[in-house]
Amino acid sequence: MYKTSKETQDRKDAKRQFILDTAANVFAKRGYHNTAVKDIVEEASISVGSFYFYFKGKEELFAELYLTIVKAFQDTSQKVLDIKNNNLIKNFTRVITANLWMYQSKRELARIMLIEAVGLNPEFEKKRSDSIKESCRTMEEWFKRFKVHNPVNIPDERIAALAFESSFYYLVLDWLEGDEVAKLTDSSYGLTVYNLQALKMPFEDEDIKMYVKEVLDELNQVQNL
Amino acid sequence: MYKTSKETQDRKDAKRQFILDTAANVFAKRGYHNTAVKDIVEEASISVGSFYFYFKGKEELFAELYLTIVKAFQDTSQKVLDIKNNNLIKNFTRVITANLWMYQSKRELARIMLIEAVGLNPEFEKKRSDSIKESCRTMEEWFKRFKVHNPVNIPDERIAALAFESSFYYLVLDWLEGDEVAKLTDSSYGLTVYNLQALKMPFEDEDIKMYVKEVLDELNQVQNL
Amino acid sequence: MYKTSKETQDRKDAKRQFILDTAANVFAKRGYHNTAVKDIVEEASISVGSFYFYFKGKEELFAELYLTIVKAFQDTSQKVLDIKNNNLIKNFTRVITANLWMYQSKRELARIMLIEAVGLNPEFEKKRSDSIKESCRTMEEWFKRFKVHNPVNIPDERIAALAFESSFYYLVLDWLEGDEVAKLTDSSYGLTVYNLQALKMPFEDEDIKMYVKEVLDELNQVQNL
Amino acid sequence: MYKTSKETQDRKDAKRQFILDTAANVFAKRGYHNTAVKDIVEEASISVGSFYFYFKGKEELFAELYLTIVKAFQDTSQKVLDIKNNNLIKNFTRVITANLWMYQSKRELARIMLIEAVGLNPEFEKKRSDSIKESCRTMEEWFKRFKVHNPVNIPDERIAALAFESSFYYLVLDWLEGDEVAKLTDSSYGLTVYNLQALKMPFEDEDIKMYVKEVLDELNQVQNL
DNA sequence: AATGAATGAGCGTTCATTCAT
DNA sequence: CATGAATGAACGCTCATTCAT
Repeated sequence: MYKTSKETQDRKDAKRQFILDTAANVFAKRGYHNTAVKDIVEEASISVGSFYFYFKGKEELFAELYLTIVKAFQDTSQKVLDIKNNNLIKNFTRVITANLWMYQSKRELARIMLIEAVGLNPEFEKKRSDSIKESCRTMEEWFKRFKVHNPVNIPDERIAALAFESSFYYLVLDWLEGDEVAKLTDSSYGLTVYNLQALKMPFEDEDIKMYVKEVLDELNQVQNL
Repeated sequence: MYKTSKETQDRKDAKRQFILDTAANVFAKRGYHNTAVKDIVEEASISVGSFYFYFKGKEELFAELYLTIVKAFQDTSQKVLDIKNNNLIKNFTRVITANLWMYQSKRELARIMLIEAVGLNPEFEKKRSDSIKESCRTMEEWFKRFKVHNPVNIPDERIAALAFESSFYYLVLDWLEGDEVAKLTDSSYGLTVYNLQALKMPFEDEDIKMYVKEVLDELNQVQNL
Repeated sequence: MYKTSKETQDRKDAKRQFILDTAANVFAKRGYHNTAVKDIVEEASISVGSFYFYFKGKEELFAELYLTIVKAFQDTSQKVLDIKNNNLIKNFTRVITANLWMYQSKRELARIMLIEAVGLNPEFEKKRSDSIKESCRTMEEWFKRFKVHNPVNIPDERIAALAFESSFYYLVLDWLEGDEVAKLTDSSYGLTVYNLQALKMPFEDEDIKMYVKEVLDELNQVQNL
Repeated sequence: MYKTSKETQDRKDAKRQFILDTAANVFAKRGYHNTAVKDIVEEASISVGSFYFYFKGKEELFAELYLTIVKAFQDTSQKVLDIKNNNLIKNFTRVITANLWMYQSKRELARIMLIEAVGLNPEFEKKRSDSIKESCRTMEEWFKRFKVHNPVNIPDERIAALAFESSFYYLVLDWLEGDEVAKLTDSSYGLTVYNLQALKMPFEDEDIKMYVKEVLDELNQVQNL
């Protein structure tokens, strides 16, 4: 019981997290299949034994990493939702912008989520598919609620949700290929307009621009704390 | 020159193609990294030596497979364009539908293109990125020409092209996960409407449905020949 | 019987020899182990089947090649011996010079004999050892005959023969490493003096130089025919 | 740093050395190309993984082995030089004898150095050529210094050095072919006389025999410690 | 005689994982 | 808790040889 003191536990947690972070960097740089456990432990300056003390194996660590990333994206989306003020256009814009901002501020994680996590093996594809489906289901609900009080035109909410969620894909891929300093959030307005129009939601250009600016300011502030 | 007769060459070509097809199936079923050359040759009932007689190696075969798939999609898109009749709405609908139809009729190839080909290694990512970029560039040109004579609203053609091209992604992914008999082309109308609206192109529901039906009939007829 | 006409047989022999020559070049350039049968047949513009029609296999061909080379060296040595004129110093000089000349004019064969044929496998080492032993035995006989009528000092003819025969080795190796135009025969005088002195045979510098010149003239003349 | 203790390091070094020794035996018995890594690890009763933990690969291990052998020969030559007593004849005899003694007491290494290391590949040939050249250069210097104060006759020191160094070759090769109990050092007197006479250095038979006996006694004593 | 497609044993090497210390 | 030596299944690939045509 001595050894499981809170202090010790904290140290363990910190080391675990450190390994996760290091692994994320290595995976992003070298790719999942080209990364050996040895690469990770060397980068983290720990022993293979330690690695296997904290994690069941390479695949398990990656799975945890992936789920953490997905959760971070979902959490950020949730956080930026202005629920009190039931402004759909505003919230829609905020979510899109927040997502782009996340990709931008966690470049390696974006790479892992969109590239390295794809096609690993059937079991992992299941995990990935589930997380995608969950996002789409959430959006589908949104769209259905949209319809009730708004003059939108969505023949099939499921298709719309799938199309909407994947509309980020090539945009982020393209950005990952390019210069690191390029601002992905600069595409926020364009992407928002594309998707708002796709739903036939009426909006004012100026509003969108304002919403984008607002949420970016908030996010950057939080980050700087 | 005994063996270089046309007949022999034809048999060689056929065998090569057979190996390619077999490999496609195995890759689709087991994934690129989980597929050993041994798996392919066993499935094709040939020897390892034969495999290496026809292909430089596993990676080269996969690359050829990938490029063939990409080309098949591009060719189909081109083929369904009704150039004489300069009806934008119609052509747009036809291209979307043809793409879905292709994914549907070449399920394994779809899986390879969208899942197995992702995150293989930097060189291959370059190939993949290039093929994506080319599709997007073509679409970007379309969008720019749209603007000239049509009441569309596209603040940024590049973003629109990227969003449009990727809008297929989750839809096909979702379909790949499900039952094989499910018809992906049933989503054609929904996806077309989503993207047409995204560009603010005015259209009639009935026209879209008709265009979808037309092109599907054409494609299925060609296939049955 | 038609087909085994002399003409046909000649054509077969010529082709066989052509393959042997081609193989010698390839072996010399790429080394025995780094040369595949495919390399030889490509260089010779024949098919693998033909190769195996004329030769039992790669190893057999190489063995034949090796024995041919050894025989060529022995024959040349025999040919330059001036038997009528029983001048030991002269004949000794002529043999040494002729050997160097052979290495020089058949550079690839030298490489094969001294480098590529070494350490292939136990059976081949036996062949090689036998050919070396034969040369040494011949020389041993010479030395024994020397002793009878000459004021030489050879405590052990076997050792002397082995030392004499191997005295060429590093010299040729060094030459093989260097420029192709360098003349190996320029070392003839030096090597002859070394070995004559080693046997304590009295000689005149000028005679040696003359003998070297003579035999080189003869050899070069024969070659030019 | 548990495992980095001196004791552990010593065990690692010992195992590494054990693998090297085992590999030397296997290479000597089966030849380089006919030896698979599997053969070595089986003989050493270790796993393939262990082999690759201690060595980069088969080729690297062999190169290390070769360089170690070459160094051992050079070191022994150096060690037997009686520098204080500037007796050329004595030192010359001691070096020749020490070399033969080395070949004799390290039979497998001799085989590796003279047979298995030959014709492996161009890079390795460079290594081998370099080590030979170094030995020859050393001997060339000796010969040049000989000339200053001695009545020797060496028209070309380079040729003499090459001839001298290679004079061991067939002698050792012949011994390697024969019975293991045969004494190679019995040829020391004969070989020394051959080379001393080749340089026209005046000497007394009895001195040579004494020098040979002396150095062999020394070497055998050291070995028995 | 000539061809070259077909074979498959065998190779060197990697790396996720274990476990004695 | 930490270490890193040890394991061995599995991989992609080569190439001497065969044989139906």
